[in-house]
Amino acid sequence: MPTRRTDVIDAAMNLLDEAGLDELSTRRLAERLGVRVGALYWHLKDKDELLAELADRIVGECLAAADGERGNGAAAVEGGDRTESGIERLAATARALRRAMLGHRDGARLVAGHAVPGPNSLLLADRMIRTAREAGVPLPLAAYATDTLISYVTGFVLQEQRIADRTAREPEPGPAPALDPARLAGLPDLAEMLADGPPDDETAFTAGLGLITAGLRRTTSAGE
Amino acid sequence: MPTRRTDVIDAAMNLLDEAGLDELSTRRLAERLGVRVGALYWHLKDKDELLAELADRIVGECLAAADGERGNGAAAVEGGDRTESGIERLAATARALRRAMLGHRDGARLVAGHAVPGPNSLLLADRMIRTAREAGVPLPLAAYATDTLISYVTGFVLQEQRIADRTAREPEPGPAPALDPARLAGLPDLAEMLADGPPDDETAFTAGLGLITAGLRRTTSAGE
DNA sequence: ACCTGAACACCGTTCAAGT
DNA sequence: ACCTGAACACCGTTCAAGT
Repeated sequence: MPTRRTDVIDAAMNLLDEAGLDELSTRRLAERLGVRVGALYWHLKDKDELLAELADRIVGECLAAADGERGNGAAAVEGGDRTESGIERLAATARALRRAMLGHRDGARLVAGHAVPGPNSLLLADRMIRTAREAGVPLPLAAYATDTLISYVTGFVLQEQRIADRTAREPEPGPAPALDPARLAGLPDLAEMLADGPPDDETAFTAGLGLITAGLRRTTSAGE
Repeated sequence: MPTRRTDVIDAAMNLLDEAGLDELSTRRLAERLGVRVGALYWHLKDKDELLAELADRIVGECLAAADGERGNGAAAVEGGDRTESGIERLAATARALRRAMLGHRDGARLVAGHAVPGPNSLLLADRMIRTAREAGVPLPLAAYATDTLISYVTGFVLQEQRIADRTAREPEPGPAPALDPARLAGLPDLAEMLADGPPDDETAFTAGLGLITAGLRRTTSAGE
């Protein structure tokens, strides 16, 4: 039976996860589909369109995750401090975006790397702005905060995946390249920080997210 | 006279600014140096090493800019609220990093895109951690805040340069692709935000930076 | 509608050999 | 020390022609 567009994208996603973005070539993809390279161009305008589709799927997984959470009745759905739980919902979306990106090799590079935002990216932005407003953040700021969170998450995961996802080619399972101690000469503060190993990604991400949400609370409820 | 390593890197930086990262090929670079492709490999291990060098130069420009500012005697050097001006110095460094990235085509993509941090990246991190500590932020948080700021700036400029730098090939000087209004159907909050044109990058960046620094102040001086 | 065959214009990298 | 010539193993994309 013939290949459909979604088959091509599915196969591309698998290839991405197995081999990484740098190894995702049209020829390898065609081979995996049992087809010649040229055939791909019947389904796709060009490679960029394919990558944009993959990127938007990843963002879509973040939206789906958020919808899933809505099912589990959280403790305080009604009443209580609406502001607190509202900003917490915004933070939860940011965490979901990170999880979605981490769920695919080079996920952040893929999402960050394409010009036109896909439908899911627009949906995510719209939702986050709405969530912020519901939490009591007025309009221009609600959008800026959304932008800030997305930039932060993207930048963070980009860094997070840089080492792990790109070099995971060779079979040497060495724990981590760490950082040559010799390079820390003359960098006392950085050295002190890295003294007991590199900080945990989870902790660092949570800390940054905490800073942004704290700033948002402070900026919003000026009187308090 | 023979080509030196720095000549190669200089030429690569020029080519980057004129043509963008996607057009920066070893063959084009060799042509520009009046040399055959293979000759480059006497000066460089591979293309990745070249890109890492470019990235670290860009970060270096940010450090130089900060040093320059130190010359201009700021209002309150001594005494006064050390905490306030201290965190402001951290924000100034973040702004300088953005300026340095914006100073080169695809600057953010280049800086974000390479695994091992160069010497200037390490220097920047060390300085920012120290600045935060001098502003009264205790150690683990000082490092997390630095990380947060760098992730934010990178993510932000990546987005900022996505449209402008990559498509600036065709001579159609159309103002901006904007966003197809039809795509905003069902996205009321996003539509409302974009009602009077896309928000200014400068304002958006400042707002995000303000959120992070406000959060840092709030988290640091817990008692106040 | 979906694919092949074959070509085009590119890549990054290596390496013997030249000077 | 620095470079040429030539090759190798790849790319993304196009397009007539087939079924």
